[in-house]
Amino acid sequence: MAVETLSSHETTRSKNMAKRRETILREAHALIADEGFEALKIRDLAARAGLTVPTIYNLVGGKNEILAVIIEEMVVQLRAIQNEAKIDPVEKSFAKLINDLADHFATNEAFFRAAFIAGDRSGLFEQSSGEGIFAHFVQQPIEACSRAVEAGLLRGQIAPEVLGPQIYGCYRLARQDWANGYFDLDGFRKQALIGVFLCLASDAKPAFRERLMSKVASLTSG
Amino acid sequence: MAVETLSSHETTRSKNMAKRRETILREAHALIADEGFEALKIRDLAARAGLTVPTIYNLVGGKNEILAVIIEEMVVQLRAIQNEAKIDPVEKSFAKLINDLADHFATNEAFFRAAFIAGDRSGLFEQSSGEGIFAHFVQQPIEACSRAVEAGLLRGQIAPEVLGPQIYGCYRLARQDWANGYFDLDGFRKQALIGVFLCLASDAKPAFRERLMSKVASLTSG
DNA sequence: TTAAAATTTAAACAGTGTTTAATTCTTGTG
DNA sequence: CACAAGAATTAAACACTGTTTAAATTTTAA
Repeated sequence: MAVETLSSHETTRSKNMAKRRETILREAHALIADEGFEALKIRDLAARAGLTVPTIYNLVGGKNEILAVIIEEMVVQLRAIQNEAKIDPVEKSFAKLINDLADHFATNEAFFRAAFIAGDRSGLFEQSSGEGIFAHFVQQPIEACSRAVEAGLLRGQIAPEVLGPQIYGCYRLARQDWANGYFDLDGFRKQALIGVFLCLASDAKPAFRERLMSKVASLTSG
Repeated sequence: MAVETLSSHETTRSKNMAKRRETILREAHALIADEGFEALKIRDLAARAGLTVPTIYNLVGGKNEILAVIIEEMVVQLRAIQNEAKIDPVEKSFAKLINDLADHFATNEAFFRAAFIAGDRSGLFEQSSGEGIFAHFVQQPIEACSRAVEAGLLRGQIAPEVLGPQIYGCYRLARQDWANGYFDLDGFRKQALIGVFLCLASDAKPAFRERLMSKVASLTSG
């Protein structure tokens, strides 16, 4: 359960603890990036951080707690990226989100790959930040579809509550396939974009549909 | 590496070994169905089968080999189901495949859930039967899309090599979400069908598109 | 019947995550 | 400034994995 009050008095002790905690998490981060999340072994982590095993248990917690902290950090970042994409016009919103995500992953591809695999397997995504990030992240495509209907781009024949999750599924799957090494980050970008554009096309009005088709065409040729 | 020649002479010894091997695999199957694939522990399995640990190593192999055998069996079944769906007319082909899969999973839902999770996590799907089942299973939707173009249902504006994997992705994701417990088998059926129909709709000619829309509508209402 | 070959077994090995009890250090007080 | 109380750290062990080794048992074939 880690330590309760980390610095209520700012003593040298609490400052040292905070610093050590940071070291632990930083090294865990690096270890995962270097060798994958299955290589995160408490003894190795302790050695790398220049500490002993029980100290890690005291300052952060067991393996699951360590992963939970790291994944929670990542979820916060993802959320920020998603919020930025929200402001754009509907049509560009999805593309911006996917490109921003890809750029973000590129800053430390090995780590993000490992972290997503860890999150998926441990169920930590569903536990982080309340009701799970899926339930949260799917809201944006739903809203974007609603706006697209109002903007006259989509027919509205398919309810946004149906089309939105479908779109979200497209980049969720692309993200998984990238994390599992089936393709690289550029493959992720392409796969996610194609999926989203096809979903939109299924309910698009003719003019919008043509725009989507040409986007798909340029993605599949290049 | 298991045993090499299992019954070249049909001796009582080789028959006993074959019977014991069957017992091991049957109990492994049951154990996974009962408690999930993470509960597959060699000692437990040995106790359940009335044997000792090294016997399992001799007759089947380590944990990975046991899983590999079980998953390979499953892949063979999945392939048979897919082959049956191939014969139907294009439009019904996808629906038949998804319904047949759902029916098959229903015969032992707990086991198939666990087996899919095991297959996904261990990478065993990619190793089984040559180049991996994904590369194989994706061929059918590609061919189905080609036929749909020829039949005048799809415009062909999107290459079957693009649309097919997208369709396959829809039920792959639905299958994963079902295996991870996000919804039940009926949810799988619905989610997979909606995904496939929307993908088709993105390239469908007007008349076909309307048929797809009404199918989606009936799926989302009921 | 019996010796050779193969299978099965009990026991140990190696590597995990985690916890316990003793040691060391920091803190606030007399 | 010394020192007792409290907290953090440590070394060592525990419990549980998958896996392997060497001895005992069983089966086979001469």
